[in-house]
Amino acid sequence: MSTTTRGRADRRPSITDVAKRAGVSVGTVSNVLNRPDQVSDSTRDRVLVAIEELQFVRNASARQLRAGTIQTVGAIVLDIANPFFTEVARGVEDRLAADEYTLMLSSSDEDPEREARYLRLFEEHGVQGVMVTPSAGSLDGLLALRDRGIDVVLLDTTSPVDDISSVAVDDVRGGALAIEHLVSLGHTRIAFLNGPLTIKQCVDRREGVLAALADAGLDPAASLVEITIGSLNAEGGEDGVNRLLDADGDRPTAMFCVNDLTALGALRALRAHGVAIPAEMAVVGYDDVVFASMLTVPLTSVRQPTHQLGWTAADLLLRQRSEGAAFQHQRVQFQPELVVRGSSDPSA
Amino acid sequence: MSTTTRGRADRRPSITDVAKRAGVSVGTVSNVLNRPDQVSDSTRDRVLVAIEELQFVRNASARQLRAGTIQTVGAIVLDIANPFFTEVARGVEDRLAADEYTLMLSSSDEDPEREARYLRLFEEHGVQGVMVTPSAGSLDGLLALRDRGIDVVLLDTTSPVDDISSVAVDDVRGGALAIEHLVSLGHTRIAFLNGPLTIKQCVDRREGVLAALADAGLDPAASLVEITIGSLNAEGGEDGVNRLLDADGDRPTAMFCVNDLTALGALRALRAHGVAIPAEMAVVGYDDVVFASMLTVPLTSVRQPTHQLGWTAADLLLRQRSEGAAFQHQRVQFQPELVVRGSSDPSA
DNA sequence: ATTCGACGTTGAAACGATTCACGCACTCTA
DNA sequence: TAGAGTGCGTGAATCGTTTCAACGTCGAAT
Repeated sequence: MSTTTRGRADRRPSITDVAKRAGVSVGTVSNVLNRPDQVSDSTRDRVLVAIEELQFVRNASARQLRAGTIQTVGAIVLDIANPFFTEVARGVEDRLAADEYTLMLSSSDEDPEREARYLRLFEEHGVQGVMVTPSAGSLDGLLALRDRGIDVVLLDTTSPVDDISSVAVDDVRGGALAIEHLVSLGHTRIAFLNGPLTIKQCVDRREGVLAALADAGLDPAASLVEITIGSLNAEGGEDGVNRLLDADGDRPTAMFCVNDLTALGALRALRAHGVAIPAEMAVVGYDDVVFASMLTVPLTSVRQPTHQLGWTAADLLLRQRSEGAAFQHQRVQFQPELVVRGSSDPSA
Repeated sequence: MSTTTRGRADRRPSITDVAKRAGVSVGTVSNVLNRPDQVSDSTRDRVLVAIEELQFVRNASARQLRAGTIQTVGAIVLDIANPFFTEVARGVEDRLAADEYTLMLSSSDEDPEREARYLRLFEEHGVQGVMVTPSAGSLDGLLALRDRGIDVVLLDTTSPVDDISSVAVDDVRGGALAIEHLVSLGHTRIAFLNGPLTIKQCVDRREGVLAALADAGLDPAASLVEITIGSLNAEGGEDGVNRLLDADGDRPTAMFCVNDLTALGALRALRAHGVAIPAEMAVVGYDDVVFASMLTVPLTSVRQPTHQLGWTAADLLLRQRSEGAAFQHQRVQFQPELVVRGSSDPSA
C-alpha cells in the first residue's frame, strides 16, 4: 500500500539517514542545520553533500513537536474572495515577514461553525496567535483560546472586552458618513442592505446609519427600509434588491450597501430592473475596493485603510507575544473616508 | 519566559494529563479519540469529562509525526487577490471537503522564488499533494517533488510532460478568440498587454494571438504591438497603457489584456488619458471576473469555467492518490468562451 | 471443569527532530 | 608537565501521539 504511491523512496529520508551517510551523529546533522558555525568546515560539507544526495527535507512535525512551537500565526477573515480582505491579508503578511512568521489564512464565509473549525485546526497546529474577524456574536471561543495561551487580536472590529486587542475602522462613523451624504442630497427614504446582526461591522454601520438619520431629524421607521441579506457578496446584493423592488410601499430613492461587493450585485440587479442610477436610486457602498471607481456608474463608497489595518493587527499580535505580561491591550481605530462618485451624485 | 505569555497553564495539556485525570492509560485516551466504539461507555465518558475539564486539544505535530501523514494538500496560485483564482480555489475546496482533506493555500505572486519557498514549506509539513499554477518556466522543482512521493497536478496550465496531470483551459484558443473578435470588427493594429513569457498562460495566449493574426492574413510585425508588463494586475495594466501611449508610431485601435485585472488598470489609465472606449480603443480582457460586466464600459472578456477548473484539479489529485500506480496521468482541457460587451463592440 | 473467543484495557515502542551534558583531542600558559 | 581552556562531536533524553502485542476477565461452548 505504501509503495504504490511512492515513486522511488519508500519513506522520506530522515536526519538519521543523513547522519549515517555522512558518517556523523544525528546531533551533528542538526547542528549543521541550525548552528552551522559550530561545525567544522569539512564535517559541514560532508553533511551538506549527504543532504543533497538524499534530497533530505526537514520534517516540520518532528521539529515542532520537539521545539514546542513554531513561528506561525493564523488569520480568519469573513470572505477571502472580497478584495477588501485580500488587501488586509497583504498588510498582515508584510508585517509578519519582517519577523519571519508564517501565516495560515482562512475564510470563515461568515459561518461561525467554519470559524470555530479553523480556530481548532490552527490550535492543533500550534499557532502562536490568531487574528480574527469574528462571524459569531459571541467571543467565548476566542476568550477560551486566549486562556490557553494563544494570543488573539480582533481584525476589522472593535473589541468589546478590555483584555483582547483589536484593530478596526470606525464603522459607526462610516455608516453615518454614508447616510449624511445621502441626506445632504435630499434623500429621505433610504434602503439599507445590511448583513446579519451577528456580524459586528453590520451592527456598527447600522448604528451610524440610525444616528445620522436622527441627527437629520428623520424618523427611521418612515425613512429607513432595512433589508437583511444572507451573505455579504454580490449574490446577497442582487437578492436584496430583488426583494426590495418586489416589496409594496414607497420605493426608496437611495440605497446604502454594507460593502462594495454587495453594492456590485445590487447595481447589477438594479440595472436588470431598468432602474436609473443615481436618478431613480442613489447607491453608496463600503470599502472602496479596486474596481469601485471603474463601474458603469462609479460607486460612491466609504474608504478604509486596508493595508494598514492588516499590518497593524499583525504588529499588535507580534508585540503582544514579545512583550509578554508588559503588553497593554489596546483598541486601535482608524477613520473612514467618504469617496463621492457618480452612483450617488450626478455632479461628481 | 514561558510563563509570561501563558494565561493559566504553563504547558498545554497532553494526552498523558488526560489519562492521569481519568485514571486510564494513554492508549485508552487515544482510543476514545480515534476508535470510540472500542471503548466501554463508562470509560469513554470518564475520558471525555477529563478532556473537557482540561480543555485538551490534540497536538497535530505529534499526531502527524506518528501517523506519518495527514489529509492535507497544498495549492499555489499566481495571485490570491485575483477573483479568478479565488473562484478556482473555491472549486478546489469543494472537492477536497468531500474527502475531508484540508487545503493550504498560498499565492506565489508570480515569483518563482516565493513559489519554491511555499513548495518547501508544504513539503516540510507533509502535504500529500500539491496543485500549482507555475510561475517559473521550469518544472524541475515539481518533478523532483513528485519523485519524492508528493503528487502534483498543474492548475490552469497544460502539462508539458506525460507523467504529470494538468487541468487547464485552452489558452491558445482563448487568445485566438479575442483576436478573431477584434479583427472581425475591422481592427488591424492591436496592442497586446501580456505578462512575462515565463508564465505558461502568457505564452499560450500569445500563441493564439499570433495564430489568429496569421489566419486573418495580418503581419504581426505591423499589426501587433506587444507590451510586456511586470505583474498581471491593475497596476500592470495601468503601467502598460502609459507606456503604450507614450510610445511613438501609430497608436493601435484595439487592445487585448492578458486578464481582467490588467484590463481594469488599462481602462483606468485610458480614461485618465481621455481615450474613448471603444471608439478610439477597443478593449478585450480575459477571465470574465465578477465585475467585468459592471464596469463603466462593460468589458468584453474570455470566460473560463473557474469553479470546475479547481474542482477537477482536486479530483484528479485525490484520485491519483487513491488509485496509486493504476492512475493514468491526463491533461484535462476545457474550452473558453468569448463574452462580447461594450468595451469592444458599441452595438453590444 | 476446561477451553475458547470476545472484549476492554494496558504499556511500551515507535515517529524525527532538538538539545544538552559530556568526552575527546588539542593548544596555550605557568 | 600539569592544568586550564577551546573547539568539535557524541549520544541519550525528550516532545505527544498512535499502534499493537499482550493480558486479564467473563460468559459460552464443549
